[in-house]
Amino acid sequence: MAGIDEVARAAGVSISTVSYALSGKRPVSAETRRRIQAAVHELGYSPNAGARMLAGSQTHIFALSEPLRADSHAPSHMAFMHAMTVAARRKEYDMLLLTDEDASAGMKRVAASGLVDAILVLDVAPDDPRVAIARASATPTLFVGIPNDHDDLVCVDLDFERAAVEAVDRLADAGHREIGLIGGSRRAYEKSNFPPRVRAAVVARAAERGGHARAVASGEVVTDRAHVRESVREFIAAGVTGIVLHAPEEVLQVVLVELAALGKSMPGDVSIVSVGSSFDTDTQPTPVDSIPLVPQSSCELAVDLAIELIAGRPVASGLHLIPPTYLERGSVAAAPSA
Amino acid sequence: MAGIDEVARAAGVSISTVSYALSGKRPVSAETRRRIQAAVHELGYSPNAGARMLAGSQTHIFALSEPLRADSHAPSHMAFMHAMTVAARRKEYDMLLLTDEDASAGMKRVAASGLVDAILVLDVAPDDPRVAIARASATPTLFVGIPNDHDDLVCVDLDFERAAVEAVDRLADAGHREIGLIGGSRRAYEKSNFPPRVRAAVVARAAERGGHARAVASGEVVTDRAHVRESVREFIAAGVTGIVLHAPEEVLQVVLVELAALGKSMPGDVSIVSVGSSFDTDTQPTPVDSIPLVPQSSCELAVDLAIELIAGRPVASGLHLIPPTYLERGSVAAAPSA
DNA sequence: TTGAAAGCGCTACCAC
DNA sequence: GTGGTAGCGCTTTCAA
Repeated sequence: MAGIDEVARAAGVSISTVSYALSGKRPVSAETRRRIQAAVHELGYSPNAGARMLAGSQTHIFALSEPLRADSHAPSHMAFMHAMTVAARRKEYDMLLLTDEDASAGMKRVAASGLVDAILVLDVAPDDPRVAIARASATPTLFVGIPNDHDDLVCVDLDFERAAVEAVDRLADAGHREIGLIGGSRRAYEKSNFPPRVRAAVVARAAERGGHARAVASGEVVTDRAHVRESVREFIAAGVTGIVLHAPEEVLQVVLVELAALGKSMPGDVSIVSVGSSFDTDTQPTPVDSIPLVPQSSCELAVDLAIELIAGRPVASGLHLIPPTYLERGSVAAAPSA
Repeated sequence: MAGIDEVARAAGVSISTVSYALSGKRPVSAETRRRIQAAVHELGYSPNAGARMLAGSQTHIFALSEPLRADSHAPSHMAFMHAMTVAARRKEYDMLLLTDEDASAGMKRVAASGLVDAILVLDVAPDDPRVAIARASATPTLFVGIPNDHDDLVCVDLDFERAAVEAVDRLADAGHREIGLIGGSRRAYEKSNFPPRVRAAVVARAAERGGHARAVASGEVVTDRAHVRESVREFIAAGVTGIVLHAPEEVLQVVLVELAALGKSMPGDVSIVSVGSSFDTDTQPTPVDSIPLVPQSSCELAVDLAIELIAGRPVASGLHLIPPTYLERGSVAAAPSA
């Protein structure tokens, strides 16, 4: 709890020199800096957060808005929160958690009190009420996910449409013509903008590649196993040989089990590609080709953009899409010549 | 971004009166308070966080230390983080997330910079390194969970031993003599102090009640289904009619499935009580009697104690155990007369 | 390359 | 019941 004045005295310099030596905002002679750093270390000095905020008008804190819905997928959320917090710490930022039932109230509060330098918004819905708050607020706000009306917002996300195209292309390249898409729960289709876009992209690309795609959601809830199993049976009956999966890990397991039950091998009879999976398709019991949704990528980009905004540097508003990466895991093979 | 001076001017009073009206630390006439509140509302005033910290030496921020281990149970963690953040907000506190790889570094940092008023420690291990930091720090620190050496710390947790005794008593009261305990993963037994204590309590109480208990962990990992199923078969073979479960939801499902596979009904043939479950045993497909671990209870108590410590009021160090609550759901019946 | 000093926007003491 | 004002510990001009 030593103050900057004590450091200055110990180093035999003025307070301002200590401040500049630490912030690097003014050149300081090597010798002076050395003495100051020694004093800082000696006294265990750490600048007072409140004073820094007040004088510098920078808090070095981000707010993380994460409205925990009941039907949220906890592991994915944890992964994003963690990745975001780690990305922030790398840039010397701390993370304040905003989980108000009313997320908007929290955002207003931290913005109005100058508690945070920027707000990072996770789990964005198409008609997210936080969009309005962001527009009305002077505090830089960054969306990880894409609301419907986003032209003047800064949004980060995986380029799901390119990912969908890439997935279809891989299957088509291997000779698959009849393609099936298993999406997330029906609620996921309402909660986010991307499931419908992935579906549209898969269908369109399959047609472009001279094939045909049929798409289904994975049921009312993520764990609607019966619905998933039925979809798989219908796919097989219809001659589908390539499956694109855009759903959580649990659904993949059900698909694999049902294929096995039908006596179908992977990738001998059926090829599978997982798109936008936030789980590790590598450590799965059965590895599957995937175009993963990597929390670190989105979060690091979001943090970088937030820092640009805070510094007053120009940032293009609109979508900042992360190019998909295809991971081969051996679940795609040539279509059976049937 | 209006300041306190603008509020004072708008209300026609001095800034000190505004400050006192808002903090309540000095009586203010009803009429004056009314005018001030109107002005606050009008201007959308929210006191500047940095200024408040600096002048008042209270930050109104808690730190939440949550080292996300790879094997952590995401839903439970989310539940605790959420409950803690909600409990804090109820007391006008914000929550800062500490997820540094080195948890101790984060705690030191926020304590040294005066960023937070108190630190709340979750997911406490028996030999938790954060204990040493807490001892060396002047910042009030509260543990949710019990480290080995805790005499001079303030710790909050469910009274697992009483819960274990209560569970056995319920089974014994219903005539069950042979009792089986299915614990969490083997790692859980190393990571926390309570699994072994629950085990000891169950075994001891079963003996006191003239019965006998056998205990097993649920395998290397939480999802070791094969191990759980085998344990259930062994229990049945050994004449167990009452099962105490101290494990996550997934394990309960496996137990129920295996009992059904063995042709055993619940509660006709086998009675079950879940202890320390953080999931909702009520909305399960099959409801089960339980003595739940309610995150809200622990978190609200932790926040209340933290506020006492911040205010400089005396708080007993050592354990603050939450009395268990038994929820009847019809999974316990009279032991078969066999 | 360095120092002196003016605030940042509050809280809380002292006075009335 | 209310007002004036001295700091809180920094950052950042302005001067040297």
